Amino acid sequence: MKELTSFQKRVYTVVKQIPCGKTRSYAWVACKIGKPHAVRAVGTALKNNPFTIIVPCHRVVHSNGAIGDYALGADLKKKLLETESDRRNKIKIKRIR
DNA sequence: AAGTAAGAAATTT
DNA sequence: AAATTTCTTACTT
Repeated sequence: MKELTSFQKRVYTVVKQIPCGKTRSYAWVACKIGKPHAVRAVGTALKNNPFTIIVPCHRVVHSNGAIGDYALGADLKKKLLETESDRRNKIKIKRIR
C-alpha cells in the first residue's frame, strides 16, 4: 500500500478546496502550496492521484485557459467543467415520488 | 538521474 | 488574432 507523499497531500488539500463551477490554474495551486514554480510537479502529483474522482482535479487548468490534461481524458474534463459551470443542468435530483 | 496533467514566448497560418 | 509548436524552469520521486 502506499502512503501519499507530503507534497501530494498538500496539493490535494488545496485542490479539494476549489469551489464547484470554478477553475484554478496549476500555478494558482502551486502558489497556494508555497511553491509557485512547482506547476509541473502539481500536475504529476494529480496524475498519480488515486483520488482523481474525489479531488476536483478536473477544475485545474492551464493559466492561459487551456484545458490541460486529465487522467480520464482531457475531453471528459472539458465536459465536466462545462457542466459544472452551467450549474443548472439536470443535477436537480428528482425527488423520487 | 530522469520525467513531468505547465508556462511563456515565438512562429506560423 | 488565433492556433500550434518549441524551449525553458523548477519540482518530485
